[in-house]
Amino acid sequence: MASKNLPRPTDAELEILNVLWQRGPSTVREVYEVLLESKEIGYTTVLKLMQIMSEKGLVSRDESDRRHVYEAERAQDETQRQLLSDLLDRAFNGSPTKLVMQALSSKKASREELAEIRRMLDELEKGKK
Amino acid sequence: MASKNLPRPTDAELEILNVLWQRGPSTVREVYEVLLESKEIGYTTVLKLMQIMSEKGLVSRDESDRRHVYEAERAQDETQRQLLSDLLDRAFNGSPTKLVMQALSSKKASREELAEIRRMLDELEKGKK
DNA sequence: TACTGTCAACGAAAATCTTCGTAGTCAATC
DNA sequence: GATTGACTACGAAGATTTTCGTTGACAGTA
Repeated sequence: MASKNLPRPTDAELEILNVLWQRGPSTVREVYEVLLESKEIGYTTVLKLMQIMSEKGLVSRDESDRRHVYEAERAQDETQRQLLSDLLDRAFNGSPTKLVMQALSSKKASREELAEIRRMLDELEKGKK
Repeated sequence: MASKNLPRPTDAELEILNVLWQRGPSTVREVYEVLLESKEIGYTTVLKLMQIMSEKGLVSRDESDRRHVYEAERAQDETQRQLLSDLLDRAFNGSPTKLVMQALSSKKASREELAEIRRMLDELEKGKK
């Protein structure tokens, strides 16, 4: 079975994961190219980070080709939930309601988005019946 | 006016802020006592952290008494929004809806809590009219 | 075969975060 | 005024995170 207890990715690691989730399995150079568009960073910096992430288990590595291909080990959804759960404990006393309320109040969601959230609420309440 | 760009508190700093928000202005020893209940930590460690937080502007310090009294500089609500906004950018591509949906799906809120969120949605939609 | 470009590995430096030991200050008490 | 206890300041060590320079391996090409 897959080992579960992956560490919380750091800021720099999360930037790399974002690229991997967007592109799918990628080489270091490909990730590097994408990151270059939004920030200044060295190739070896990205390489080192991805090697560390591989050691941590955050990504898996296919070494069959000389250009190693990296892939996120945990899906974006799972990681998002991990980060939220973590933030919940650290800053919201474990109250998901408070978190959701703050998220809703601070950021403006469009009417359609609000409707979508409302549908989700309906689903949840149905599940509680 | 109050300076605004406070840094994102680290994990250890957030633990201290949680105590300050709960207790109100407190001395190092008071914070230390509370933290001791849930984890092993040295007095000087807490002191040093609070000194650093004071330098960063995360807390203010009243030195009139020999026992310096520390107070959170930013309210809990504001900090929560800061952390959420940060997480939003780093892990949710800036989509608050996705964040809220994940928060709702992963953690079970009670029926009353769901109702509360629904009321908040009503408010928001009213505002959009 | 020698040259050139691309790649991963390694090590190390810099920055930040977390921890605490030691020293010095001050106030109350003996 | 000497001792004791509570407090802050200082400095430093260890851990983690972020950065990148250098090296060596390899593959294609002149």
